[in-house]
Amino acid sequence: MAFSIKDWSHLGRMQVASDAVVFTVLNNELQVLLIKRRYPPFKGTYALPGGFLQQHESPEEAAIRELREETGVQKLHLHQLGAYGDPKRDPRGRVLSVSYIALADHHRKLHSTTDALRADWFLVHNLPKLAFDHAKIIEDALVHLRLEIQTTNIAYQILTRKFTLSQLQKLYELILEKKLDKRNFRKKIKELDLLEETKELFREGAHRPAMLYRFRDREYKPLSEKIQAFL
Amino acid sequence: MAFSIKDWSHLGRMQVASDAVVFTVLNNELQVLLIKRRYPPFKGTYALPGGFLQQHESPEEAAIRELREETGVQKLHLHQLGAYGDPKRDPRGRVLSVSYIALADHHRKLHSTTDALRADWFLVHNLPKLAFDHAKIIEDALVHLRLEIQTTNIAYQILTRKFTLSQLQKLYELILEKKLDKRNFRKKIKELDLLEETKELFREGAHRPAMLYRFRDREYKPLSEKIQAFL
DNA sequence: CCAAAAGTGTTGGTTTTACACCCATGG
DNA sequence: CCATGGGTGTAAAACCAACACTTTTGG
Repeated sequence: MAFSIKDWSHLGRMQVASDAVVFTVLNNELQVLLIKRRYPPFKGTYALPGGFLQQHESPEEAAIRELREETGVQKLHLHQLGAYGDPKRDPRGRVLSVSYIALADHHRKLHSTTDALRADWFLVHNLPKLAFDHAKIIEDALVHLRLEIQTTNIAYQILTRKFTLSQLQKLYELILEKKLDKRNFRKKIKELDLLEETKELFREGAHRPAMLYRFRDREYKPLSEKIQAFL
Repeated sequence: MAFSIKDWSHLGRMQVASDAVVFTVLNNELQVLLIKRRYPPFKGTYALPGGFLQQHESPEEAAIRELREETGVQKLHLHQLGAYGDPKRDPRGRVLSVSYIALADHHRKLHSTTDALRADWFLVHNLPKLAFDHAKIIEDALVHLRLEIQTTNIAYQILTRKFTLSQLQKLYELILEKKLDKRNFRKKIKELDLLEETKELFREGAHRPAMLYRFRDREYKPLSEKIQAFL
């Protein structure tokens, strides 16, 4: 073969990492999962969970592994957001990051580990100072998320298995950052035919109990043709 | 600094490349720009223009440079499509590709160069066998393009500076792969307020001449709020 | 005068929005 | 019995889809 490893020597040394932007709803707020870095660069600063690819890993596999290692969170569905390749984004040298988005329900237990001092949820609109270009990545992830929530059924990934329509509506309102009309919301959701009633009721507080629903399918699907579910 | 270059040695060697999917309309068909590879791997096979990043280049800069070097095409606006990082996608070893989409008007002159035997336009729906995972990349690019043409003003990048409404409609029909109603199309386009009349007429053939239009702004913009311009 | 593409409005159906009251519960 | 969130329908407005004929030209 005319090309071999050594022919690449004139090219810049480069490493590839994966990062994950994991959103949840906790305390009625949209939150994002961050770790406090144990090692330089940016030691002590918060950052997205992520790290370098190992020899035989795809970027997605690396993101899944790093998530598990650094935060204990696993079994999430990741969607690629894009590649971040500015030559100056990492002070160590050339590191390109492939970033992913995921949604988690807030019952996920977080644990700290070797690479991270701690893993915690942060309010999307009140983030600490972040390492690298991670603030920009989260910003992009939010835009992406707003599109996805309206064109796919990803909401199932963030809610518990059974939920009330009010909880679902609240999720949409948090992500879209706008109030939705209760009756119109319910009409639309029911037309989409994604949900089914459980026959159970959810009781809490001094008011009428709410019907619990579940997603018919707990796997990623685009919503059929109807591009815009809510505006 | 606790981490330095040498600490990366346990990680897989990896190289990063950029590829560009350039679309145009030529002979009333949607076409893609491909090069015939001069060197292995896949010597003699068609592939997307692209190549390895140099030391201080961002992936976008590399894509622009490779496009110019391999095809002579320049001054295009690129939009990132995503990263392709399957460990097996390149027989030489680990090569991650960051892929970009661009539109070109068909007057661009193509020239062949050192790395490529030739650069040519190919019908999107009649492509030759392609190197690497480039067939998949083009497929993804088409989906992306269909979304972009409906939510942004990128059409300006593919048409000549002045054009008729019929030419514009044809462009949408080719990308969306469906016929559009002439009157509805014109109504919508005029509402979007992206175009202005030149006072010139375009004459060709034995029929009434058409008014020539131009885009008010020749820079990338999302269409305001109205997510779906055509269905 | 013929063929060919340019140009132009209206209507019916569908979708979206705005809006207000009764219900069931716990305390 | 009261405060709280759950649950429900309708009417007006906006939007979308379907549709046909006249105009201008070159040959």
